[in-house]
Formats: sequence, structure tokens, C-alpha cells
Amino acid sequence: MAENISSAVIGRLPRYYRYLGDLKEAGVVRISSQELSKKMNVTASQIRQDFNNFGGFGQQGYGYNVELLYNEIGKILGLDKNFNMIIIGAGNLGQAIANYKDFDRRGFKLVGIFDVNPKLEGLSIRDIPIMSIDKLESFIKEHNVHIAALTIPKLHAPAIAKQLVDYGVKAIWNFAPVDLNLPEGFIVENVHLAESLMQLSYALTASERDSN
Amino acid sequence: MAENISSAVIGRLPRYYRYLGDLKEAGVVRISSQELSKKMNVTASQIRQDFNNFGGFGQQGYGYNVELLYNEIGKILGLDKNFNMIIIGAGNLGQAIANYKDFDRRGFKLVGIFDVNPKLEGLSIRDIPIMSIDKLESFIKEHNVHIAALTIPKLHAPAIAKQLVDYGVKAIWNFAPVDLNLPEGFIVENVHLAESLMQLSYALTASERDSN
DNA sequence: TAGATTGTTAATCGATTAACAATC
DNA sequence: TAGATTGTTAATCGATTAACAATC
Repeated sequence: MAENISSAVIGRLPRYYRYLGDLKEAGVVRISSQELSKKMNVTASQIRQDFNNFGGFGQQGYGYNVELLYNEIGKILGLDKNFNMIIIGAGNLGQAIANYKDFDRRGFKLVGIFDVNPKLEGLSIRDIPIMSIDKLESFIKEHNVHIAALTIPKLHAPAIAKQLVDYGVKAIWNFAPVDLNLPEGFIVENVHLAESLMQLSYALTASERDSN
Repeated sequence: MAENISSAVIGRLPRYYRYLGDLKEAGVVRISSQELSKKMNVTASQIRQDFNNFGGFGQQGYGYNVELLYNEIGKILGLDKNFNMIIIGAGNLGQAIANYKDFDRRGFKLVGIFDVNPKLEGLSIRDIPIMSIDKLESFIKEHNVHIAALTIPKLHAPAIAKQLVDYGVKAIWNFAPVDLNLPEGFIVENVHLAESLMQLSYALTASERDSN
């Protein structure tokens, strides 16, 4: 069905999903691409093009059924499935992610947390045990781990990432400020906080320049 | 000098900056666009085009001086300046950000942390006091706060964001899963973790589909 | 049926890549 | 000078927007 959709389109789906979820919550039953375009500040044309990448979900003269569209986009994003997730690195960021109950609700089930620090072993976050990194291999091979969130320092991230691939993890959610260079086709989604802050810094700097 | 550079270009600058920093660390003095293109997995043409948006930093027949280029990109990104930053919301994510010493090093100085929870008042993270949200207005007006990192739940984020704008903050680094809809031209940089995870989920789902 | 709005094709715009003259 | 590599123009590619026929 959906082969080779551009990443520009995929990048917009979660935002559509969020708006449609809000509309559903608010009890809105139908919406036209034009109404949605006003709310979201994008063109109606883009909305229709985006949805039509996956086969039309609307109806001429009517628009889109909010709940149906919400569910369909959820399916496209795989939110109707359950994925087992582990977190590597129980530092501040790892703990923050471990505490996000929303991820669980959306089908991302946290099944384990790993850290190199032996002092943390035996502790747990939301009943998920923190384990020694030594147990990583056996744990992954025993459990069906789809996603590993990598919240460890830059230095060790590439080596650990390689292990994760070898042990059979399917995707890495990478928070380390480094490119992991994994085998062709392996799924990596990067969250580079420092880069985000630099873009903000650029905007601040540029706006100061302009006002002179 | 640099007016209206596309956000595609700006989005790539921090990555260039990271690679050039690593090269500098490694003692590399010069690099050609072609060598850099191999390392970074982008075209040499794009590298040269990107840099030439800001005036050429290279030299024909030689390439680019690593340290000079690193410093120039740093200046473009505003990393030669100092910005005062506050964090609104001392939950897990707020604490994680507060503990990032790297941001301080790059000129983002954390000057205050705010939370609605009165129990946290009086505590501090890395010697930065956690204050009641009641003190937000006076604090911002007394200190020169450039950036506010917003790490609070979705529900209250838009209202707090509005206040931040009114009180004179220059930019918001928004971690709440909501669009803030602030006045035209006000700087917002979003980090939507849930959306990032959904894109990863899409990739996982699509790869399963393909392998069937 | 008439009106509304989609799905889809065509036109435009912008970003990326290729090519090469300029020049170190 | 000859070789290398940039800076920059031109060609290509892809994404966005506009337009409209199909259809509910």
C-alpha cells in the first residue's frame, strides 16, 4: 500500500494525529481539509496530498470523519501495535523517558532499563528494574525488544549501538550527540537536543542582527 | 550578510559544527568539501552551497581550514554569545536539562528553575535555585532572560508561554506536546519527543510490511 | 438536484546536484 | 606553472500549491 512515502510527509503525520486527537476529544465528528488547514497553519492542498499518499480517507462534499482519520493515521504510524522498549542509560534523561507514562499508553512498553553504574542495579523506575549492562545480551535475546532508547554519553554510544544491532534490537531511539553509522537499513531516530538549542540560538542571533 | 537562509540549511549547521569540532579535536587542519562529504554522507556540492550562503570560508585548491570554519559556523549559530536561560517545570525532563553541563559550556547559562510545586521551592540543581512560579514575572524583569525551556505538561503550556512572551523572554524551547501559537515572529523551537517516537514507530511498521 | 469538498493532475516553487570557470 | 578545489551558475529533482473534474 504505502511504499516510499517521503520523510516530509511522515514527519507531518504525528502532528495531524495530535490535532485529530484533540478534535476527537472535543467531540468534533467531521472536518474539511480547509478547516483543518486553518487550525494547523498549513495549506488544505498539502493536507489532501498527504492523506492521499495512503489512499483517500475522505468523502467528496463531506470532508473527513475525525475519528476514522485519527485511527487510520494511528495505524499508519504503527500506534495500534505494541513495541517492547528498553532504555540504555539511567541518567537524568533516561529516567525522564522512563517516567513518561504516555509512551506506554501509545503501545511503547518499557520492559527494561540498563546502566553501567553497578550502584543503580536493583533499583527500579515504575516497577521496571534497572539492570547491569552485562545482562543486555541475554535480556534482549530472551525478550522481544523492538526499540532501544540510547541515553548514554557520546563516547560509548556507537559501540553500544553496534551491540544492540547484533543482539537483535530492531530500532534505536538515539539521544547521544553522535551519528551511529549502523548497517544500511537499520532504523535510527535521532533526538539531538544540543542541535535543537543551536537552531534556537541561530534564530535569536539572526533576529538581533535584523533589528540593528 | 545572512538574510533569509532556508531552514533546511540552518538545520544542517549544527551537524557540520559537530563534525568540525571532532576534526579539530583530532588535530585535522584542513579538509576539502569532498572529504567532509564522505564522512558526513552528504554531497560535496551541498556542503559548498551551504557554506556559501554565508560567504565562502574556503580557498580554491586548498579546501577549508577546519578551525576557522568551526569558529565561523559557531558565530553564525550564535555560540560565541551568552544567553541566559530558565527552565519552567522541574519534573524529570526539566531536571535532565538542568543537569546538562554542556549547554552552559556553549554559552547557554542556566539562571533559574521554576515549578508550580511549592515543595520544590528552596531546592536547587547545580546551585541553581528552584523557585515558585509566582516569582516568574519579577525574576524575568530583573534578570535578562533570553531563553525559557518549557518542560511542563501540555495543559498549562500555552498560558505560561503567553506570560513568558509578555514578561520579555526572547525565545521558548518548547518540550510540551502542543503548538504554542505565539505572536508572529516570536522564536519557538519545538522538541516533540512523542512525535519523534512515532516516526520511529512508522519506520518499524513500514519495515515489517516490506518484509512480508 | 445543487452545493460542497475530495482526489488528482498540472503548475510552481524551492532545494539539491552537477558542471565548470575562477583562482589559490 | 600544473593541480586541486572552491565559488557559482545551470540543470535536475522533489515538494508544495493551485486548479478542477469527479462525486458524495
